Amino acid sequence: MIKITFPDETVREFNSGVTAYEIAMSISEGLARNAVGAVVNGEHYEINRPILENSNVKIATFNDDDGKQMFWHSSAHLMAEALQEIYPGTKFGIGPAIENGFYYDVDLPEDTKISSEDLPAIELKMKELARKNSTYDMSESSWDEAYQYYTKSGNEYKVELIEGLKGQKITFCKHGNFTDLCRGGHIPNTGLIKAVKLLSVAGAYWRGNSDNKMMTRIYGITFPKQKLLEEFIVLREEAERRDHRKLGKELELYMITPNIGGGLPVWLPKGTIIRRKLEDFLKKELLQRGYQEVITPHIGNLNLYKTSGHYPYYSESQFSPIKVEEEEYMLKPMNCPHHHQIYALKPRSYRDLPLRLAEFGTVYRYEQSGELSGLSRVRGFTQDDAHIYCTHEQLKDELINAVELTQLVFRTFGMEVTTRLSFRDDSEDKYAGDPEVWEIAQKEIKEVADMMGLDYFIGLGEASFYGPKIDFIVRDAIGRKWQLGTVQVDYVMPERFELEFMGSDNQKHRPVIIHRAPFGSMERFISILIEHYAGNFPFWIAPVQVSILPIGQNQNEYCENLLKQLKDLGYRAEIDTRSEKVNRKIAESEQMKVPFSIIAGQKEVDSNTVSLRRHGVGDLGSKSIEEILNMFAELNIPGGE
RNA sequence: GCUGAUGUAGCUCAGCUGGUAGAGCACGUCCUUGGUAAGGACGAGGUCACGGGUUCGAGUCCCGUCAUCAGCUCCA
Repeated sequence: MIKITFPDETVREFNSGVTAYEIAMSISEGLARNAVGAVVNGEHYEINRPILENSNVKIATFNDDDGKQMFWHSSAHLMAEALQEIYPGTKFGIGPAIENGFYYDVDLPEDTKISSEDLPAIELKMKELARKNSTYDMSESSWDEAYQYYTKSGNEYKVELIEGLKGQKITFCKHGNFTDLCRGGHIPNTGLIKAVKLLSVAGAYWRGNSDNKMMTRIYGITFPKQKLLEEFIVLREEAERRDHRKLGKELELYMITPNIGGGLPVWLPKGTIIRRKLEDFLKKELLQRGYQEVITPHIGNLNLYKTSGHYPYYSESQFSPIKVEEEEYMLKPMNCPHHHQIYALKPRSYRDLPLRLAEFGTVYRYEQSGELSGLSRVRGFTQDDAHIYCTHEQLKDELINAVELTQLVFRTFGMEVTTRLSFRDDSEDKYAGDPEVWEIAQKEIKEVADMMGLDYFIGLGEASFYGPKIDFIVRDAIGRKWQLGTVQVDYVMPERFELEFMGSDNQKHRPVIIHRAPFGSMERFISILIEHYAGNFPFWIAPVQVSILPIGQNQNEYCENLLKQLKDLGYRAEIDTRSEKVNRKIAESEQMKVPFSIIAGQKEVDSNTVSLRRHGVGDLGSKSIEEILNMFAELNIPGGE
């Protein structure tokens, strides 16, 4: 007998060799029917795989993540089988489940190309194979056998994978006429896959290394019910409607034109209002938190970046230096060295610290052409940058303050973020500075994160070359992850720039630098903001044009009255010019009711307004003056008076 | 940078296997109008991304460049 522990901690005894299916049956027939697999001690098990030892067991259905992973991983196998039938001679790489679906990396026979037009045919074949109800059967072989098998069949990819498993038993999975090297974790049979949608086809380097051959990656998703697929498609379409590139164009927030340059966004009047609003919001916070604003040039002497070490590290992704007589200048790819020069301006005392220098600094990085994307990834962007120069004793407090500020930003906009502690990995040439100091810096970051109760994960290899950081990551409408806010600890630059302060002991010391940017990049942040609100911004960020229909006989009086009162409240409000025409006309013919528009929602300080009327965002229907005034009175304006 | 796809009026797009461009919305003028993306008439708008090539003839086929999109790689 073995002891099986369930997720709710209950323990029951079963005969050794019991399968997850039998366990599920013993709980309920429905569970057994819905079970697609099991999680046994954290490992994905087929439902009919014998369990031999005391184990923690969770029955997996499509409703939980493990079940989905098994379902989609099995679907990847099914797609491979279909590909093998349609394109004989295809070599298979790896085919894992991902967050939404699965992919398979394949090396197609020579002269064969797959484009999105070919996907429906593959889908059909998959459905046809699925209907055969083939079981997924696992089998074992020795390492040598497996190695021989793939060497003979000429699949260098599987050979490479097997080489990485040297000395271990190799498992295969077979269904229908398809056998694949596989660790396991499949659904019982192909018949469970009822709905299939292949999403896209793209290139992907073998093992994610750009030196390797590029394989063809086919993405897909499957469901046990057609209805689930339909829901998925609707969700995707809704997400696409929020895409900031689409909304940014429709709302005339920004433009990008090759006449100026790819990845160089131009802020249009309406987008500029939003951006200024965000800047004002943050500036106000910065002043309260003891930051001082500075302004530095957009270019700097190349030597500056040689000193910082950025130049050799990132020479690939920088605009070429500008040569003027004997000097070379670079468009600044970051603000740090400029701020360090401000620190180095004069002798600093411990009494001056922490020194917090802030700047909305525009930087230029020559990102790879294939990387550019709307406002998310650009070649010129503005960081809400600041560098805090402090003593080692002050470090933790300053880190906490910086993290809190970042949290305030995301809280204000109601954005969901994940927090990553970005640490270094083992590779030595990627990082500058003393590994022991790194160790200390990472420890300090972790302590701060724990002290603040942050819900974080650790990303090894995600650090900057000069130090570890805390990154705040959000998702865009289509689910892609982007780093926004960042707080970084840096012991390297103070050394390189020989920054010092005089301590109370009358000795010179090195300060520690915190690099931090709560928004990260104004461009990227706004891209997320647009999608977050689906263009329907709160009034304090972007005023909307509202159409208001006065009811009653004295519409002119109504308009005048409303305008006056809104102005008294501090809002800009005016009759829309087009409606004014209608209004005038109707006045001439002595009509009683007219539709007209006011533009409102903007405090008097700004000279422009954003019209979002076309999206119906500001369409408030018929309102009495009291209702409208109440609405504006209730506007919550973070950072406002 | 790599793989694949796309690039036609301000926007969204149509244009079959080559015979020199269309629609809806938007825009302008006029008319109509007591209702939430108002209706009608007329009008203006395009060296079909750019540059080569094949052809009697290219938006349509081929090559190159640029840009955009999906993904990979990268991201101070």
